[in-house]
Amino acid sequence: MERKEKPVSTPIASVRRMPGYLRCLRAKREDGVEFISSVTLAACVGLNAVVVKKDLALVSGVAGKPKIGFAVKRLIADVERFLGYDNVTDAVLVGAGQLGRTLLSYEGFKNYGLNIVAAFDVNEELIGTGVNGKRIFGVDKLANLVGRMGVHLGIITTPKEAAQRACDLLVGAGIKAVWNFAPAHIKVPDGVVVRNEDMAASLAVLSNQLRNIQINATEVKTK
Amino acid sequence: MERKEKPVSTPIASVRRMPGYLRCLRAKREDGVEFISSVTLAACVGLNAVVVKKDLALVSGVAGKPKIGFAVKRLIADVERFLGYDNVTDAVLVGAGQLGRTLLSYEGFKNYGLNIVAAFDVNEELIGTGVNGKRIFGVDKLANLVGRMGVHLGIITTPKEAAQRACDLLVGAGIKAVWNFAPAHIKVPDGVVVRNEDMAASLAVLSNQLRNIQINATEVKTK
DNA sequence: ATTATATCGATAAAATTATATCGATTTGGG
DNA sequence: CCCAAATCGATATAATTTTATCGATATAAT
Repeated sequence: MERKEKPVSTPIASVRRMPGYLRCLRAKREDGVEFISSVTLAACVGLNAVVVKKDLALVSGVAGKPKIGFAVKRLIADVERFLGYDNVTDAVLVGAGQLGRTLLSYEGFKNYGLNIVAAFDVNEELIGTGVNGKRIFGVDKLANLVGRMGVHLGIITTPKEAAQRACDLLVGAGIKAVWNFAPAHIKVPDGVVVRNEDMAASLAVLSNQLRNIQINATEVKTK
Repeated sequence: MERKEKPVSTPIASVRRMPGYLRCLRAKREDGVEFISSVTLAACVGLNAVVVKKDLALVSGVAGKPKIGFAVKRLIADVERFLGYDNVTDAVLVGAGQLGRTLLSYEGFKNYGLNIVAAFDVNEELIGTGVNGKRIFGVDKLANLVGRMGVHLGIITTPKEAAQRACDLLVGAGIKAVWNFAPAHIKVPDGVVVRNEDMAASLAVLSNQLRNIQINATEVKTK
């Protein structure tokens, strides 16, 4: 029978999980594993097997074989294509403070299809320097470079006070997607997407869960 | 009438949004604003007003006044109490590489009720040094310090190869909550919670949305 | 060749989360 | 004092996401 037709839009939750699958699959490939079942992959990434199966159905044109599973190499290629890693996304970064420089020097992004081509800052002392082979320019150079190189993704690592200004600058230069690490809500016009890397939000969830654990532990003790 | 009784467990999505409300509320307080409506707050954080109302109902014992809204100062206190910011959570950090040192030097955590008390690493060159007044110890000192200080939260900023080892070390020392920045899935025993700060996942969503935008733009053009 | 089993894809059910709508209430202006 | 406007809390509806279950199928063992 035909494979069921794919949903019109990919669930965001599925997209979020893809890099995790990829990490696990790449590790298996390194170990020489040729086939992997959805159950094994689920255990590897710590998820329910049904979720994994559904997600794989989104990316993989080929069906898994019963009793065997999926061909690891083929699956890696499918996930990478699905995530667009086959053609690298260029990005610029605004705010070359400590966090900005940390991202600039992070080598792992190339495994996720991202290439930061340059950074920008207002601090005269930083302008002209570089990190990890990536140069830091004054913000006045941003529009030109972004336009000339056709960059579509911008990363904001400024203090929160400067985040909206940085965003406006990026959008004005033609950026269509913004990855915001500053702890601030930023507004963008239609046709531009924002993703906030909100560490405070993660921390809040974790603290909350920690508190629940501790409350439960206390209740059991006193019971 | 009585306020509706709260749900048995707080929705995770609500917890995630709380720090955003807090940021906005604190900013309003700085500006001397005394009352704020759910509609205004929603606009400030970029969310639907109904979501905001529901979330506020979770934290606030007092009802908002029609036509006026909520008292900002009281609401801040309520959200802070809800998130447990009234008593600071101590944490230790394992892996004092560039990312680890960036977190150590980030002053913003104190606004979110977090205090990193010490860091640990295996690199002899880092041991004995410090960042931002926080000392870096050898990992052999971890269990003792964690036990003695009663720390319950551990932050992992090691390379991915060392993440599971770091986690085991933390859990062995009595840590109950792990905030993992390494790009790896880590396993913990029951009674311990993990939260992965997975930048690759965020990036994947953003890239996906960017691609959708570009596809739509192309379709419109060619239509 | 036959059979037991692991795994698949699909469908159905449940849980979670988001959005829309509505009457009730309080304030501030006429 | 009374009415219009804004906002509240609550309920109902919709969308999304997760989990459970089932028949089908290919492999490996007998």
